[in-house]
Amino acid sequence: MPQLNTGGGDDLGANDEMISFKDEGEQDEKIQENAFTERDLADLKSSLVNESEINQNTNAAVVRRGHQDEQRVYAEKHRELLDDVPKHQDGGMYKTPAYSGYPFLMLPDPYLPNGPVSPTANKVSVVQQPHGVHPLTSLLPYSNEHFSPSPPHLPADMSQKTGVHRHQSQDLSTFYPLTPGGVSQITPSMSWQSQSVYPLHSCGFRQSYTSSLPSSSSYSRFSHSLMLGSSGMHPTGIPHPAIVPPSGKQEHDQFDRNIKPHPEPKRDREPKKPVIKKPLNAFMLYMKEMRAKVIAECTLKESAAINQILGRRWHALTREEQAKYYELARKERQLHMQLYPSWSARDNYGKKKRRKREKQQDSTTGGKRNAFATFKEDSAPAPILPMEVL
DNA sequence: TCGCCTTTGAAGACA
DNA sequence: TGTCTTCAAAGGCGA
Repeated sequence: MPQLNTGGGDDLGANDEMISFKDEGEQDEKIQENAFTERDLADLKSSLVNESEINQNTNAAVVRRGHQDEQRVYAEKHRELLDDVPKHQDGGMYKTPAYSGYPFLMLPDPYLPNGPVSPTANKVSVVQQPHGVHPLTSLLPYSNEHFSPSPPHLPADMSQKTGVHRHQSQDLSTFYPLTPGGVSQITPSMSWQSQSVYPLHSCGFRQSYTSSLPSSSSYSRFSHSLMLGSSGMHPTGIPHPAIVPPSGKQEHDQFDRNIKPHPEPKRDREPKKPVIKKPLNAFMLYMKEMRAKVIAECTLKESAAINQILGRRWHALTREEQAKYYELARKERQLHMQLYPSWSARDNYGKKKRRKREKQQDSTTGGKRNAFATFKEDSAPAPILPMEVL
C-alpha cells in the first residue's frame, strides 16, 4: 500500500502516497506500455470476434458527440486555466487535449515547496469553486458540468469551526511535504495480475483516449441535493460532496437528471441526518475519472467488471500518473478533515451490512484483501510501499 | 429494496 | 506492531 512517511507524526500525510518501487527507468515503462498496447491490439482483435464491434463503436461515437458541444464550451471558458494543470508526458490517456473541455481551477498547493504555506493559504483550498465545483475536483479533469451551481459560502476561517479537531489542521501546510523527487519514486507494478471473475478483454489495459466521456457516474458524489439542499449542508454551512443522504446510494445531480429525468424519490421528503462519507482515495478518484471511458470503450455497465479493468489499468499507470491521484486523494483527505474535524471513519462503520466473514476467507487465501497481499501472492516486484519524503 | 460483486487505498479495530 | 475489517464509488443482478 502506498504509504507516506512524513516523519512528523501527523496522520494525513503520514502514511500515504509515498511509494517505493523497483528502480525502473522510464524507458522500461514505455516498453512495458508498448507491450500492453500490442497485447491490447491482439486482445482487441480476438474480442471483436465475440463482441459487436458496430455497437461498441457506435455507442462510443454517440456518447462522444453528445458531449462534444458541452466540452467545447468549457474549453473556451477555461482554456487559460489549463496552463496550471499538471500535464503528463507519457502521451497516454492523460494528454491534456483529452481533457481540454474541462475546467481546471488550480488551487494554491500548500504542499509544494514554493506554494503558500500560511494558514490562509490552506483555507483557500476549501473555498467553493464558482460553479459549485468541489474544490478538489477542480484538480481533477472532472467535467464542470457535473456539478450544479452553488454560491461560494464557505467561512473565511475554517479553523473557527466548531467541533473537535482531530489534528492540528491549522498547520496543514506541513502535511505531505511531497516533492517532485518523492513523486518520482512512485512506479507501478508492471507485473500485477489477477484472475478476473468477469471476462476481461482489451479494455483491461490502457489505451489512448482522444476525448473525455463524462457520464452520470462521475457526478453522483456531487449530487444536486448535496450542493443546494440543506440535507447536504455541513453544520458550518459548507456544502461538501462527502455529505450524502443516509439513504445509501447517492443521488444523481441536476445535470444527470437532465439527461435521465426521474421523479424525486420519496425519501427526499423525509429529512434525515446526512451521512458524511469517507474521502475518496487515489484509486477511487481514478475510478471516477476513468469509469466513463471504460464504459464507452468496452460497452460494459457492470461495475464489478469495470472495476477489474480499472484495477488493471491502475497498475499500468506510470508513477507520475498515479502520483497525481495520490496527491488529489491527499488533498481530498485534508479538505475532508478541515470540513469535518470531528468526523471519523468509524462513524460510518456498520452503515453497510457486514459481509460474512467466511465469504471473505474464501475469497482470499490469506484472509487479507489488499494490494500488498495481491502482490505477494503474485510474486510481483516490490509493491507500493511507504516512501520517505525529503 | 437491499446486498453482492469487484477494484485499491485509508483508517479503525484488535491481538 | 502487524494483521484484519470496513468503507469509499459504481451499476447490474439476484433474492
